[in-house]
Amino acid sequence: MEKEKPEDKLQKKHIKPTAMRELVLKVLTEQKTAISLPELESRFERADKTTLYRTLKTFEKNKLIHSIDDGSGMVRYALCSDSCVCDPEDLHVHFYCVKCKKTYCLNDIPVPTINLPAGFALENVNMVVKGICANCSKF
Amino acid sequence: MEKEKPEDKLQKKHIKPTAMRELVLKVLTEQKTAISLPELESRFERADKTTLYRTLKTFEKNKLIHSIDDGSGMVRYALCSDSCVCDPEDLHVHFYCVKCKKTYCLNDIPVPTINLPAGFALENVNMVVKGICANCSKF
DNA sequence: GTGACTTTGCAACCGGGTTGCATTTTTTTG
DNA sequence: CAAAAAAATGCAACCCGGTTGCAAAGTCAC
Repeated sequence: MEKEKPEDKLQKKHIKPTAMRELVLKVLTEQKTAISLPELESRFERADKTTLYRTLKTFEKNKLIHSIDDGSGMVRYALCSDSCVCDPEDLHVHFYCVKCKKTYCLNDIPVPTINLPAGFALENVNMVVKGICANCSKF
Repeated sequence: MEKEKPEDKLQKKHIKPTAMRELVLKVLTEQKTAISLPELESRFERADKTTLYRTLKTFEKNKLIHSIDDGSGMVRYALCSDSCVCDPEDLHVHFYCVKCKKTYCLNDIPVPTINLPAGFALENVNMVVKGICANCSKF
């Protein structure tokens, strides 16, 4: 698998590659778990909350990242996998560790199909498992 | 099925039946969908947010109601069914209507079992389906 | 370079949630 | 029943994530 340049990754999603955006993408790429806006903010010495906020929104709109509501009170964001189309059929389960408070994308675990009552139309599913992650259960 | 008096319902869960608590319980009982703190507040002419807040907390701690994070940005609460023990095995799916913004407890639909990766310990699952409810899809 | 458009930064606001504390109400106890 | 202790309530204020308005800086096309 050859390394893709950050600019290309942005271009591919029709996002103009500014300096800030490349920096944010870098953080997101290095990140193993989903990140919230305040967390992202703390990763920079000096960066404006609004800019980061709008950057995330732009990324999300262009399907570069997806948002996760893990029930922690903050929305978190994670890079979409290459195949991710952010459609209901494509959804994966998320895991929130109550100890380290990190949110993992369980990309390999699809959200099970649900048979809704008559008249209910499905649009999206949010499935978050809470517990202790592999890292934290070592101790 | 014989009607249970509200005081009894509170007593049974070891909650002291005050006037406020009975009123809140009444609203929750009449409510077909899960309710948020601001919504609950608007159901009373004059009631203090803090009191309602603490009432809900008390109810939740004593397993009279359960909380739902439906991704709307507000935590919602709904009465537990009689058999509800608020345990992982007992969890049901919730449905959030993006049109009327109501949250339904799909008590009949259990949350599917998830096989977590090695080392991950399950504690709780939050599964919210978003879409259009039966009522809204009529129009 | 000039003008149109986009991005960024600052300040301020919004709203749900939460806490501290004084007051009222209920319960305990003598 | 009265006094003391405990619990519940009401008010004010705060916290914090999210969001918007607006002006300044940067980018692009011509």
